[in-house]
Amino acid sequence: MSTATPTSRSLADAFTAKGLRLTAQRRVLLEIIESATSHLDAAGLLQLARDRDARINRATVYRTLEILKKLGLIDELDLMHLNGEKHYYEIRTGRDHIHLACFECGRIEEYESPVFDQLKQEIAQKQGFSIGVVRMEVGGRCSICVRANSREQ
Amino acid sequence: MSTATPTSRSLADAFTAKGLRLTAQRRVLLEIIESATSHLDAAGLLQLARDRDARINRATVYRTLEILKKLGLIDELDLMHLNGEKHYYEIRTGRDHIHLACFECGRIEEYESPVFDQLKQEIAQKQGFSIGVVRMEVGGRCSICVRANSREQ
DNA sequence: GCCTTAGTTGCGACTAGTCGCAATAGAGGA
DNA sequence: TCCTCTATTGCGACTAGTCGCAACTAAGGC
Repeated sequence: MSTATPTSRSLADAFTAKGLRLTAQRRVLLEIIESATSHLDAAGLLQLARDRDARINRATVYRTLEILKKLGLIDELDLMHLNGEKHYYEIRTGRDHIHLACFECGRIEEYESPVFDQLKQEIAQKQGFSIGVVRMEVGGRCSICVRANSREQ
Repeated sequence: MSTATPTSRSLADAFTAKGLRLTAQRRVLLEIIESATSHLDAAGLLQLARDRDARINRATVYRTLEILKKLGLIDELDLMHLNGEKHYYEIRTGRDHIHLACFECGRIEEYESPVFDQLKQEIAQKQGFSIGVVRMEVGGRCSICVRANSREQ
């Protein structure tokens, strides 16, 4: 959920463009991240990587994620700690979005809005803050659970 | 950084009002949290609590913070992991605010805005989401560091 | 195709936070 | 004031994430 849009076609391209080495481990990790359809956590990423190739260490997964964060190619999410302390990751594609986490059913919704864009612009202008990353998460009850509850009594 | 404003005068009052026991450990922790002037982390809170009273365990600190979060009396912050993975806590006072974390100097700024309030309202209305907690954090460079850098070359 | 070398990896030990369980101690009633 | 009962605590073991260091290997030069 952050500000610039990546310019390179693939994550691997971005790595080599920055003079970073494309090791076997990184190649696997980057492919998995690129093809992921849902929010990945580090443990899941490690598992998928090991399924595909063998020798890869937990620390390498974390270090690779760290680099991708710093390059602004992925965003790190807490998802309001719905499933404990762990973090989730998603590729930074187009526009920043807000994550809405339902404490009742666990659903995660993504939300984008011109007002959100306006808010970021305001922070940059009024506060003189040069924005690198934005993370906005909301916890509560999704529309489905709200409706279900009001029907209940 | 969240939505409802607490109604009770002190955290201890809120505990008893909810039928929660006021143990010696909780009394100490709540007092420290109430009188804190800066963002506290769990380890700092534990240390301060042990300085004041003796027997208090790490787990109790985390459990007490958990309760306060659930009651909406404190907010949990990451501060963009400026100092590693740990969390910070602040009493929920008036209006929700955004935390701006400078990656260069480590300064934390707090920012509030009608646009932020409007955004939350929009999420509730358009998405039908019942908001419990909102966390918005921005990482980048503060105005001071931006100015310093532009002057540099 | 081989050498060199600096970036990267795995390992193991560490910090932050969570959880189950038995022991303890608030708080309300007698 | 004492008793009871259940919420709460401490403990120890666990998960998630980080870090220093020695071993390894990608990538560029010959």
